[in-house]
Amino acid sequence: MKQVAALAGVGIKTVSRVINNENNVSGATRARVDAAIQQLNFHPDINAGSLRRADRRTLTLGLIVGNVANPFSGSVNRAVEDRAAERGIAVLAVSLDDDALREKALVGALLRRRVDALILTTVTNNQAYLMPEIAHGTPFVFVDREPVGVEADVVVSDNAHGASIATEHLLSRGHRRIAFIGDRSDIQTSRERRRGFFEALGRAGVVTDEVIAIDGIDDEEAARSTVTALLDLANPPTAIFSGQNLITVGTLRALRDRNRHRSTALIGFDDFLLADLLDPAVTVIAQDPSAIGHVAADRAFARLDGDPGPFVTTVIPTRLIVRGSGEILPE
Amino acid sequence: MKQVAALAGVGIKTVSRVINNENNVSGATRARVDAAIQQLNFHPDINAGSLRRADRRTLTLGLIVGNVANPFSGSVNRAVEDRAAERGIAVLAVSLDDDALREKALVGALLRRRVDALILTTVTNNQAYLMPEIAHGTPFVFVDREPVGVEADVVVSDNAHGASIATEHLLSRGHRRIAFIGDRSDIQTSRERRRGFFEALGRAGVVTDEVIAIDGIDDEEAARSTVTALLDLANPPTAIFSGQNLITVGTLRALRDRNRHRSTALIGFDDFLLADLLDPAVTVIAQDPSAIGHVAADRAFARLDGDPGPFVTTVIPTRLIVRGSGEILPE
DNA sequence: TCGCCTGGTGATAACGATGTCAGAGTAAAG
DNA sequence: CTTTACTCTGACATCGTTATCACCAGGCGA
Repeated sequence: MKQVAALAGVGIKTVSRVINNENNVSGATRARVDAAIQQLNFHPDINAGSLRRADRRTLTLGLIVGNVANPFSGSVNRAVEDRAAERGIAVLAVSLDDDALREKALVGALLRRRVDALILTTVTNNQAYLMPEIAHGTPFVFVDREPVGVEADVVVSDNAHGASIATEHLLSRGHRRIAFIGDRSDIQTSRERRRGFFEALGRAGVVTDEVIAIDGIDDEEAARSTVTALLDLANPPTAIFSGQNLITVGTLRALRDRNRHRSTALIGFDDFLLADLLDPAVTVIAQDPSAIGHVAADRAFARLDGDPGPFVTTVIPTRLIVRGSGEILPE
Repeated sequence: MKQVAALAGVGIKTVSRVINNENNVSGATRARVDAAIQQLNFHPDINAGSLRRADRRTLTLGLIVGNVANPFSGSVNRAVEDRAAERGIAVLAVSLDDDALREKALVGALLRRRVDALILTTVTNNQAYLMPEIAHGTPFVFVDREPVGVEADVVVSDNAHGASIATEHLLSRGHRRIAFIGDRSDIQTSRERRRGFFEALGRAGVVTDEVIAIDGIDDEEAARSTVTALLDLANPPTAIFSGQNLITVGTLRALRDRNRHRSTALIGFDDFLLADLLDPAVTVIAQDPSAIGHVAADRAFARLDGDPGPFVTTVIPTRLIVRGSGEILPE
């Protein structure tokens, strides 16, 4: 910036004024400075600026998602990016990998970079360790999973309700021997979906000893072998409710392995690409990751804009998409 | 940091030494400082540090991908993140949306944040505007698409070769009336795939007036309607080679709409989830986005570590995955 | 004893920007 | 002609950190 000032024959403060589009710079001066900026190909240093600026904004947002490579996280990431881009804010997105140690390391790394706000998915069993940061004023918005041990803004899917809808759908088709295959029970959404499943059974007065519920399945291969084993039982389930995407895919493979895909009902939690082109097309409880990202970003920016209101928990509705697999009747 | 120094009863330089694990700090002093850091919940400001540090590193990498929400970009992003995380470097990933104006804005935004290196996908027809930045020393690595007008490190898929393989595969099954459906011709990969298609035809001595080649299809719906129109011709193609993922999906839908999915051969460029569970399973030319990301990050870090060698272009091989749809014979 | 290391430490300048403030110039009002 | 007000401008301190350098104390060889 000093170079630009020298070349334009002005003080550095005037260059700063031009860059930040402040008032009280004559047209002629502005033109000279702009020319010098062009000529030197000058890019102001945002970090240096934020150091001195009164609001200390870095124009950077932190985002912790499950895994930037998975479609759900990707959609959330994109939605946040869209809202952020409108304000000239960049997004530092990192992958949690459902690893509690990593969570703390990632939060630290983002805090050291002085992100203006943090939108995060967590996997520690308690987020009280964030209390000093939240108290300090950095906006935190929890997405996908509700926090434990701290108060903050939250944006989550309607997990339990979605699971109930799916379960009721299967029950209404006459299924009683239903299997729920869920992710690790230390993951909050996983517990919620399981809860929704059992609550629906309870409301329907179904005897639960016909029901199978398996937890802790966190990859496709585990799901495949687990479901295969279920299908090989003397009295296999007539319907399967899968608690998560990878599990759904593993289940699909297991059903095909045993050629039971046209005779076993299946509903998956979370929609996926091409679910409608499979045979049978897969009935799902769809989440709205885009809405989650948009709302979370809106909350974060509202806080940055000074919203002093109490913390808000937004529940994004899920919806049942009927496609065929969930409408298969018990034999 | 001043507060920490005061609490520990040392100078700020000593705090800095402890944080950066430098020598010449006695054990007792180190312990006192660590305690003060804990007590105050202090996080050093990386940006302030990088301002003064001799190497000026921000520990941040810029990444421009097509769209963080799409699976290809997501995999590249994740691969870059993995390499970066090993070094404590965070990734600012942004979406290009195949918009040339946006490209320049994004590059500017990342440069203003003083990213240590930039890994980027481009869509402008010439990247000479980056010459001053590259000359200035910031490592640039172009991924997915080769740059025009500048020399730099490059990591791309073997687009033309992959397209040739696909085309030869169809020719060897006896297809002559083959349709190529491609993305916008201002996209380098799209042109390369088209080139590979025609080169394979040329080598085989196929009369190209039987061949249909359509460009400029950049979403699923356009692909669907385009292919539907082709299928409605008096003399429809017996095989389709789709130049890109969204086009493949649109094509799948069109084929089903006309109930031609079991009688028209299809090969798609780029693999996708569940391609193997469709009926027929979809034969593809698979790219390796993870390898692209890893290699690109490795190049960037090699440059940051001082590698003075000439620019390197790495071509990541594609491979044909035979699944069924590409092996359908002409009627 | 004297000098010379060497390990441990802090005062201070500096990185590139912005906030504060004061000053110069000019136009309008009295 | 003076006063007032307003526009335009730059000098300088400052943000949180690291680089430089000076300094002190203690050990050791001459």
